[in-house]
Amino acid sequence: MKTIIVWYRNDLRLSDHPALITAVEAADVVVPVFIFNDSLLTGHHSSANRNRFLLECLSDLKHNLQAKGSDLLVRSGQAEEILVALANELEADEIYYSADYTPHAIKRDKAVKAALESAGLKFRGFPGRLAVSSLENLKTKAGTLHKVFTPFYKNWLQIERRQLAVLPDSLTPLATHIDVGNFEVIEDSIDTKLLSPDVLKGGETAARKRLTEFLDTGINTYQETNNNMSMAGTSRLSSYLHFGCLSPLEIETLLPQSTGAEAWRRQLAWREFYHYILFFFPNNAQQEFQERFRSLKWEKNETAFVAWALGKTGYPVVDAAMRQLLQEGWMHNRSRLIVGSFLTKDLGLDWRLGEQHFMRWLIDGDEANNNGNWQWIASVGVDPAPVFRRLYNPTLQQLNYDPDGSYVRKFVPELNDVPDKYLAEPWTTPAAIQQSSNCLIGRDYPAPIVDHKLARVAALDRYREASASQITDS
DNA sequence: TGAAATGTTGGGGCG
DNA sequence: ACGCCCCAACATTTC
Repeated sequence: MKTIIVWYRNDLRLSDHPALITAVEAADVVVPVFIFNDSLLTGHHSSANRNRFLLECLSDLKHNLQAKGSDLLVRSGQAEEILVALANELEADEIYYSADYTPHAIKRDKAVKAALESAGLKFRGFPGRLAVSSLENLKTKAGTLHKVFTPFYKNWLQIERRQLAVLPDSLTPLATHIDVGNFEVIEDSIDTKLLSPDVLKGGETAARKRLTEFLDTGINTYQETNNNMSMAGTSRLSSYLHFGCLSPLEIETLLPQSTGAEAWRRQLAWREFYHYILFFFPNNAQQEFQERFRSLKWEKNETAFVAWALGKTGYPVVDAAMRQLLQEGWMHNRSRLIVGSFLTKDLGLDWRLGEQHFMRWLIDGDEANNNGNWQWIASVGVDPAPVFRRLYNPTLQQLNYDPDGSYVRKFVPELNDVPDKYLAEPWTTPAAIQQSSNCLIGRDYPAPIVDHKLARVAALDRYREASASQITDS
């Protein structure tokens, strides 16, 4: 009688799950388990929206496992202790998991591996987090690591994919004496004050529903609509991908042949690129990839940071985006670029502040993607481009990507009656119109906390100075 | 009707 | 991975 434990983490699905399918093929009994560690629901990376999403994922996974005759065990505590104890209790000798490439996960899994092996247990990782099965094969022709996206992408497209993992209709039931644990207690204890009706529902079932919807209606026009912040032009699959409710490889196999689908596949490749980059350059988690920008002199301005975080900068599109994040635990991709540029260039604040804030509030907050994208918009990471090419004018961004103002008005309701003509720069509204539209600048809506024109010049100086000091130093 | 003010478009250049 | 500014040349509006 062979028993294998499948340790679930950020891979909360049944479909195309190599660790699970291999366990099912190799063992008589497979025991899926999820472990809450001490900080999962209370640490720096937790919010009400994110916690609820995770619990919905687990609840759905449990339900789907039960539908196949199995179940999901739930435990709380230190992973290595719980896995060793569980293996002893069940007489299991192997623990399978889906490999996770982020520094945090690698560190944790190393410690778990050491503990399990010293207890005589095997700890085996499987692909599934990314569409490609291994990051090791992705090198330039010269044999070096990729540091630029486009060549990486071309290479990535060519890399052979593994076969999809198909699960049988039914799984072996768990022994009846096992304590399955529960998370209803945890569910009852989460703070629900900040939840919005627009928050995505977690879980593989909801994920597949959203995927089908996107493939049926959005994918072929993706390249035309994905930048408009008020349109539902993006896939909104990021949170499902982060928690592993969907397999990126399976999605790839479902993509139609169209310009829109290729544009979306390219986005998927960015996700894999940033996992690749952080895997091979784990120091990026702390510091700028580009050495010459490690000496950047960021501003210290708590007031400005709070205004940014709460959506009170006086720039409507920035404020709408930041409020969307707090309400929905999600932000449109275009919005993320705009607020990232605003924080690092207009306010001159350290990109790590933005990285941490996003990590806390985004449901899809992912160490690799979040770090890679923040370094990208701060112009300090891989895939280099001059600073001025990632320095956005919030007014123009709003005019281009929220032309009718519906995104801004949805999240910044105090601007509701401000005429379109002034919506991108409400501080230019004539006094009489401020009166008639119930929006006095400085009373109902903030005056801009910085002058973009001046801030732009200061930002270019700040980066120039850092580059120049690097040359002098070396 | 003309001249000034205001609006639009396109290309170069930024590093 | 997906800008922006400036300026010149031309077009339109205003008084």
